[in-house]
Amino acid sequence: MSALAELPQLERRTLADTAYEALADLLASGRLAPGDRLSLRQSAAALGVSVMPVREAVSRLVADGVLEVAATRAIRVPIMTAQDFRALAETRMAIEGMAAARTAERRSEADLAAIRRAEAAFRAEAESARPDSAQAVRLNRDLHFAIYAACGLAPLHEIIARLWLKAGPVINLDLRAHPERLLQGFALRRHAEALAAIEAGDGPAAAAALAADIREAAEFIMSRGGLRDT
Amino acid sequence: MSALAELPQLERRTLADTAYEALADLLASGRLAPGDRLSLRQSAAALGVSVMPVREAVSRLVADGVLEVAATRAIRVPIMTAQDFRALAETRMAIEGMAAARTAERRSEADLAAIRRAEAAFRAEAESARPDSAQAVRLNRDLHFAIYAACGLAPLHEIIARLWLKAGPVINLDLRAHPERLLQGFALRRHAEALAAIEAGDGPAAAAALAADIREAAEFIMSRGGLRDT
DNA sequence: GCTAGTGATCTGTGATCACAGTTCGGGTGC
DNA sequence: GCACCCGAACTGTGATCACAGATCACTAGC
Repeated sequence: MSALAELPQLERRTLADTAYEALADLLASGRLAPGDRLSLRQSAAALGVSVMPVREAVSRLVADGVLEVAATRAIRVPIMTAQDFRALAETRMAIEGMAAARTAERRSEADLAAIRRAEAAFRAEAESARPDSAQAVRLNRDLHFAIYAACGLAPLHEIIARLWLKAGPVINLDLRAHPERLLQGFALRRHAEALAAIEAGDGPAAAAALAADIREAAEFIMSRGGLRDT
Repeated sequence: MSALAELPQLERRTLADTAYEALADLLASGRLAPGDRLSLRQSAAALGVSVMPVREAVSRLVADGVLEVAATRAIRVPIMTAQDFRALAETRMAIEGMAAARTAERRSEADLAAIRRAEAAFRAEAESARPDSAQAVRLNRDLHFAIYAACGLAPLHEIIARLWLKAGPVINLDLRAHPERLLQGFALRRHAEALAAIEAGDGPAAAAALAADIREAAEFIMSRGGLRDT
């Protein structure tokens, strides 16, 4: 009988869960841009299910503020104002910086190894002859979350995941349109600083590196002027 | 025609929104305790609607981690382990402390007046001859959120609201069972410290006061031993 | 007396239908 | 030629039905 105890709990995945992930991926990767509309029936048809699971997925995304239902009942990706985006960036700097500081102060050797691998993977892609921007976005995300996962606070990790979902459409839409920012590699410097701080166990330095990384990316996007003012 | 522009956008409230608020209130006030099960059909009947709106509300609460669907497909309030609760309290100390520090550093006079009023209201209730614990819980919440609302970052405010929803069942269930903690009034001291720090514009002191308030409440509950270990 | 099984009743999940309100294109009136 | 209007096709929201699986009280079997 003890052999049965070793069977893994097989995960129960509802169609709504799958639909949520599909839509979240569309948003996080910037393929759904701010202002784009989303139809329940069309999405359901594309996913090959009825509207019910899509409806549930969308209602979660609306609760997260990643989608919104307009006054006309149309579902769309919210159009962030410059002020909204700035507040989101400041919140991310504070929270993600805090998570990085905690990681620096209590990371295990295994954590450190995972972070080193992620940093190397991103660097390799960014410095390659022909970097794939979609792949670079993924690797950048992997590196950031390798750091956050090691902070030791699961609720904090979840909060950051939600913040990324919210910022995703704006950031990655911009990146798809202007991939040259990656090539200039000024994320690379901040990543190296963060890694060094985490290796040294220097919390404040790790927080500063992450905050700088986020601030610079946000300033770059805002200087582009693609965000409305009011 | 310009007079029409001053009409307030009347909010579109779906039944699902109403159901969400009703359930959230049940959870935040501790009337739904960890481990309690929730039936969609029974809830729908109690609210006088079909299962659809309840379903949507529950799916949002599940996404927030405030409810969970067990492996047997039963919906229930998650049973937090002592470790879970400690991690949640630590996250709250960090994030709510940060919000309080921002408030101290940039609060307007109007913010300060609102916080003073909320502090006085809570104090009056806690020091009254026969304090009403439900009312005290509400006033405590009002005071905390008066502080967080003045931090200037809307996303941070939303994050804290979600954290309170998650902690609500544990904290308020305990408070309903043992209201004497309120009477000892050691929240009062922390509140006074926070108010003084915000008046003085001292960010670190405000963060410390809030963190101490949260830590002491959490330690009190954990010392009670009502939480499972693993 | 206690266990194993069995059927009625509950559960959440998904599909389908109904409805009010919105959008949009194609005409008709001027 | 242009503004208006009307209707078809769409939108999200809510109710209802269908279904597989879980629960639980109860009984048959040893």
